Amino acid sequence: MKYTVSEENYIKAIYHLQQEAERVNTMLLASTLETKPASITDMLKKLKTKRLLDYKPYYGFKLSAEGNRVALGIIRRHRLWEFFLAEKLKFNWEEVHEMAEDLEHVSNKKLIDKLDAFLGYPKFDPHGDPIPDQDGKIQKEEHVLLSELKVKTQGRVTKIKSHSTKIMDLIAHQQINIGSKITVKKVFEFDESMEIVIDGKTTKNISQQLAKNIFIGNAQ
Amino acid sequence: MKYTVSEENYIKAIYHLQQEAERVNTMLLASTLETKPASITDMLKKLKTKRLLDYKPYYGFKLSAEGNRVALGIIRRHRLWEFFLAEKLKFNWEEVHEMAEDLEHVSNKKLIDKLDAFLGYPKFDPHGDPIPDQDGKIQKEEHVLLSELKVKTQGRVTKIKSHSTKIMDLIAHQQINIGSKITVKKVFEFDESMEIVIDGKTTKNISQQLAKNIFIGNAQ
DNA sequence: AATTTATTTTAGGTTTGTCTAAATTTTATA
DNA sequence: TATAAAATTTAGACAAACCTAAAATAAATT
Repeated sequence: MKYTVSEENYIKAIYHLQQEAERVNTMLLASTLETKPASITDMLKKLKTKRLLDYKPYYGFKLSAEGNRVALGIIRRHRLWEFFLAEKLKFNWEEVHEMAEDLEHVSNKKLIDKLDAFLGYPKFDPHGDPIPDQDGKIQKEEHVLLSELKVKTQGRVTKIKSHSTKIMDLIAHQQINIGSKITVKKVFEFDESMEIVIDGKTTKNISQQLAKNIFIGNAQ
Repeated sequence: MKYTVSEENYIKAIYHLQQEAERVNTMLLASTLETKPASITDMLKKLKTKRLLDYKPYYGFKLSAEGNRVALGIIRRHRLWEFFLAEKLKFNWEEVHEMAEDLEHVSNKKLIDKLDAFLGYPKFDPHGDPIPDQDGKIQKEEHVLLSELKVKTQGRVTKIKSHSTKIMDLIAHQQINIGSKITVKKVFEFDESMEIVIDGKTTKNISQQLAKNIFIGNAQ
């Protein structure tokens, strides 16, 4: 089954919101997709008739099993392209997301599977998010927030919580990358800011707010 | 300026038709795009207001200088993706065209220029068609039909005239590829069929009809 | 040159995905 | 629990890109 760009964007948005909150509502979806609630209702009805969504008017909605499957396919495409852009075309990993938003809708299965092979079947994208395989299987991420690490412990950056430009800007400036090895040197009680060493070389001070957006974990 | 997928498909089709015949008409465009003449007229008016087309009702139309520039951008994207699919993802060069039809509409300039660099600034796509550079410049092709080669002369396959599946099927079977070195061993007067050697190894007999669809030239 | 035929355009309709404004239903609050 | 507020849906409209049928124009033929 093929879906329109718009349908795919709705499915993907619902999927992502469901990872945070079990029940997603019209208002929330409208604000993330930057459309009006009336437009959401229209699309919900359409997705329901296509059996991608369990939906009862006024009672809320969530993706059906099939909807989930479709969402994982879109996310697979998105993250494989992100990986390609960062790894092969040498884009900074802050700039790949937007381009992947377009590429993800090119959905020829053979193309995506060959791309996957070409990239060496990567398990995580440049942001540290897991890439679903051909069957939609995702390798579980196990990570803690940098803010929760104790002094003298260390680990690798696997993921950044938010991809907002404000955060990406600061993180790039601090030279923190996915894969960077981070050692916590000190935590200051006053503001919970920390002194860290990146890749055994550079020493930096970062705020608690920032540390709460950096995941340390098992990805690679 | 950004254009819709539909606008781009019209611009591209007009460009290609203009390479063959100086004046393109509504009927011809309708049949190549598999739409109705009335739909063509609608789009012609739209492209005219966007200054991509010189168009006088009933008098015909052709791409403006700007329309040509846009067309070359689309063709550049299409052929770079074709090259990527064949060269990096190892698709047979017969199957890349269709996928490139989707990818060509992803038009982020920085992405395309980085892709170009990644591929090593190729001048010709897997079909032997020239790839416009960033400024829309095309390297001129100089080639002759294999059917016109004399006995004992040789050259490299640079392009296949038609991309119909019937021809592609035969060409693939005969193991003739873009870049193959071909030496003409004999030409039989009876039916103008020829005996050729491919890459100094395999000897094959091919019909005149086939030889008239294979270009030998300067590409590479 | 008049008439037939072919081409092109116009007029008006459809679907997709959006919108605004109004109506309905649910949730929160006094 | 009655009422106010918030969320959701419905109704009706619009632009893009297509369609069919009819009208207008150009080209071909007798």
